Amino acid sequence: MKTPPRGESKRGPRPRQLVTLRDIAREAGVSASTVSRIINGTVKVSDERKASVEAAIAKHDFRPHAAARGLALGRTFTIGVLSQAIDSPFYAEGLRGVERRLLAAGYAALFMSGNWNVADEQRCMRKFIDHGVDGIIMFSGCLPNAAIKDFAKRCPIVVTGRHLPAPQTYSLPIKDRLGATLAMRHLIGLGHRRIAFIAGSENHPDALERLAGYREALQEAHIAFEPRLVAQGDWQESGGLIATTQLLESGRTFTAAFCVNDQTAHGAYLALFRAGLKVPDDVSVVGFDDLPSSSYSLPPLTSVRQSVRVLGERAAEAILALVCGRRPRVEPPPVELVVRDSTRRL
Amino acid sequence: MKTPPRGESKRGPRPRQLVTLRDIAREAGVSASTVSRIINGTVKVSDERKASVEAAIAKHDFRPHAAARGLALGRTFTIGVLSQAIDSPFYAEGLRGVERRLLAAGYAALFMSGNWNVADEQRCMRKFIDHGVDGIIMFSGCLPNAAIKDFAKRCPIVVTGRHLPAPQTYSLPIKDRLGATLAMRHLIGLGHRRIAFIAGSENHPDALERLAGYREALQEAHIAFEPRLVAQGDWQESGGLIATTQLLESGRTFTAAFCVNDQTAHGAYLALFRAGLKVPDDVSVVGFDDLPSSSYSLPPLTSVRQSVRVLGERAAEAILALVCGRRPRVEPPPVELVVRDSTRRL
DNA sequence: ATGAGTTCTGCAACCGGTTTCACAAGACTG
DNA sequence: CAGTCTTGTGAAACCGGTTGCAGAACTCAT
Repeated sequence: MKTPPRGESKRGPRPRQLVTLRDIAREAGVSASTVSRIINGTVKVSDERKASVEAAIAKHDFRPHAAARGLALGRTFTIGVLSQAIDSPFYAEGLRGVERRLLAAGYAALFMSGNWNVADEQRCMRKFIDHGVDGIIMFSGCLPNAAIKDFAKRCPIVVTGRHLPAPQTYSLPIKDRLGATLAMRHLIGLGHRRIAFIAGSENHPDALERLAGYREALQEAHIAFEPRLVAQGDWQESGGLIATTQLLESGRTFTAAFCVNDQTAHGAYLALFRAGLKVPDDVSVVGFDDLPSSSYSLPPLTSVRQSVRVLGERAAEAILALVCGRRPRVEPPPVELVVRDSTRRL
Repeated sequence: MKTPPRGESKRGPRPRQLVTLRDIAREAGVSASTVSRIINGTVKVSDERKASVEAAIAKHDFRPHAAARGLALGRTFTIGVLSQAIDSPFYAEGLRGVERRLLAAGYAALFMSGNWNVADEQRCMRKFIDHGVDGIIMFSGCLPNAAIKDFAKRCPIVVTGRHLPAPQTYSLPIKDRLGATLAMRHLIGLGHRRIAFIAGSENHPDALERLAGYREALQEAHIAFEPRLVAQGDWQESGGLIATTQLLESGRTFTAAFCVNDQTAHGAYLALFRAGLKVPDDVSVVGFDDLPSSSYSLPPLTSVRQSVRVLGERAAEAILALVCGRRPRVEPPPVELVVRDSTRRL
């Protein structure tokens, strides 16, 4: 008598599911457990009941309540995906790959952008945890490894663009250095010796690795490294434009430019265009990432390709494996040079 | 005696939350209700208890279980966002806008791609419902209005690019026709009379509206509409390339081309480039959408701008209003022409 | 016909927060 | 100083699926 029998008290303003599993059970004249078993196919149920339950489900277009199921199952079938900016063509392609694989496996993706800064990334990661994702995919961010390991205690994490051995974690490194040497060997093979490098943002690991590849290839060909042929960009078109413009205005001469990524190359294109220089007649240009738009730039851009889409697909496969307690067995996609019309023999 | 007292039976392999609200309650020497009230700030709690509870929360870095809370609250703080392709530069910008506003309001976004086909869109919508989203934002898809109204019975929907008055629904139309006439008046004002139109995919409502605007502007200037100056594209670079190439090869002459969107214009650029024609010296080109990359094309592209990013932000505001039971009060962003270097006086 | 071995099925106990309600204790009235 | 009005708090009933366990029903040998 301490509490009145439930049902008497007035309902709060809380939204409720129209039709519940128990409603279906009542209508079909079976127990709730049976309905659940039919929906999930966990154990065999007599054809007769199955039919009547399925009829009731169809009649009301019943869909199990996601949160309730998530609570009971302990999983939400949701994966958090952290990129730096959802509207960056580079990450967008990766997200696309992730989306495809996850969807096929019945998972949905929660996308958030880290905006190239630690605080935002941290915030996104907490949000993911708070939303109860089953796993997280990180596209190479700037979060320190220690922080990642810490998050990995709460849910499995796949990270691209770095090597991070830790429990509940899997990494898919990007072959920056190899890609950069491919690009450089191509230019050097065409007879270029004064090759500018339009760099990415300072201290960014991928940017540094690509610079290292640039230097490695120079050394390999016995060409002296000239620091003044390296200009600082920011991975974006604007950075490539400014860096290349400054390089040109400073009077430095070069016959080719290797850009840290395609967006930078597009900026460089505009700088050269404004200076009245033609690609590839006056300057050869090579990019990195092979964005879809690069085959439509004028002229179509020669670029290093390590398919980000495939990288995304592999990352998705890896996280699905981790979520299911299996050890992932996937490799980062291969690196190759796609030669188009922006490079020519000197 | 029918069932053994709980706790005896062995635990299943089901994953469990490390620390629950009741653990915190026990540790702080209060009841679960009190902890919940402190976390949500729903009612005042004595400072003393508050402190000890907060200490316990901090000690274990406790985070409430999302599914449990979602079940009790009846909301998941998740919004489904349907676009056609997450890696399309057009939609990506919209998604970015959505993401910003939602994040600020404590919501997360579930993104899915409809791939320009009804079946996939339908599938995505069902997935959203199954995941228990609190609302859905649709970027102009091909789902029939009736289907949308049907989904709107289950959760509020904001749709861009169409006009759809229905309960639990809000629409943000895109001013296709107005934008198209702006572009055309600009070209006509520069003295162009033979203006090609590189269209979008057949039957697409936005494509048709833009075509209508093209015709309207011609009529306004007393220029006869010539069907053979209209070529069918597909909203993508490839379609623009093919359509423009065919137009050129068929010997049709034109001094300007209005493209249904910027991606199509980029394809047209390449076709003109290959044909040895220069923009804008030989042909003036105008696009639609003003993608970020269009200011870096060669030459920078004149385009109609109705900020998709802002459209996304407004859509997010609208869905938040609907979710909270308020009537949205937002307008689609304004349309304007951004003149760059791809058009010139005849 | 009887006992053992299979299926199926339902009850009730979870999953982990939120919230109603009752009640105790303290703050005000008159 | 009794009587009403706050306040703060905990017990227990939700939210809506899932699942371990026990027992019913139905097989098949013996």
